Amino acid sequence: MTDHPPAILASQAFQRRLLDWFELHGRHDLPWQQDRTPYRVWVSEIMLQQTQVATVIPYFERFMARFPDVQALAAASRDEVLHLWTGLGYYARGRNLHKAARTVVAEHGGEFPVGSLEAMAALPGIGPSTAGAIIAQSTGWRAVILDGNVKRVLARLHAVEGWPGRPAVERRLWALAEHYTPDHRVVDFTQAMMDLGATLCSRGRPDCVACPFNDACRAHARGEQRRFPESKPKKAIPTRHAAMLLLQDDAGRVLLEQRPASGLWGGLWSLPQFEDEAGLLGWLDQHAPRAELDAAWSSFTHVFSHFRLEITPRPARVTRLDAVGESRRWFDPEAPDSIGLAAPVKGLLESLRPFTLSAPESPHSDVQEK
DNA sequence: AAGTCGGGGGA
DNA sequence: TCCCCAGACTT
Repeated sequence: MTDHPPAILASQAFQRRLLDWFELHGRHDLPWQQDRTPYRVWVSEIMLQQTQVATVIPYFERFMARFPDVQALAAASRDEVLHLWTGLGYYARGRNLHKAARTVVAEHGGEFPVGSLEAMAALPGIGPSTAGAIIAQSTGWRAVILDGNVKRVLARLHAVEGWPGRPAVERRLWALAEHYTPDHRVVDFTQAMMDLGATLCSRGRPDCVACPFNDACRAHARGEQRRFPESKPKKAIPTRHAAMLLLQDDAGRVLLEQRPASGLWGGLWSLPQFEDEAGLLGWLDQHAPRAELDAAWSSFTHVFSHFRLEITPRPARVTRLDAVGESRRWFDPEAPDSIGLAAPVKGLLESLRPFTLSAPESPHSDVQEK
């Protein structure tokens, strides 16, 4: 047969079972579930894109403490926004968040256009699923979401073949999500779908015994729940090399360069980076011919989703460097200021600090001396 | 339609 | 180690 039969469960029956499950087993105490303003929901949804809840929570709390409303965020500098984003990844999210805040203030009078899915999705960083999530969660109006959790639940329930990254598969999943989404209790419904996918219908070890849909789930009926949704066809990822110049002046400050606004680590500060040692030496020869080179540090690898970057830090010292230029600056590792740093660079700069500085404000030190 | 963006966590 | 995760954007 070429056609899927209609829904296994009537839409209303699905909703009733899901909401009953949610009352008992769903998550009701996440930080963004309190005071569900469009602003708070929006920030949480952006942070949660491709990022798990446990990772997001501390970032969300810090962000709200510093930027309690969209006006505060719009008034902030991009550097400060990216500083609070450092370590969370996908930095375009942080840039888009900042840009969208300014758009909301400048063009929407400081209020999110939650009455219009199209207007929400027109804001940078908000796609179709996030737009639906913000509307549903902050207003309770009917809106359809399709994130990774919902995709997994629906792909299993209906045994939808194919990788969800393929447009045909995604269209099918959108249609299913549209079919099951109710007119009422949409806040709970959307949260329940995500909770079901994140906990019970998890990727690795779905707990089908406890699932309210185990009598209707086609993947479970076949004993193939682990096979859905199909995973992305894999490709070997290449390794690239980078020489990073760790140039310190006699005060111990380190020369940083700002990355181009778009692309890898866009807008973040990093070390001057070269394809190889020759490039690094050539740059030094031109910009700081009197610098004293030290031996290269041992290389380490930073892994991205589509390539590995083998980084070789090359320390050098200089007493004075003129004409630092527009997109360069000196950075004091012992008095770090609020800028966005590329993750491996942040680690390198922290390793420059002596162990015995004054006690850090947050008690998170791994290895305490003594 | 395919490629790009990242760090963390689980298995 | 490998794979994936509350996707969106660019080409």
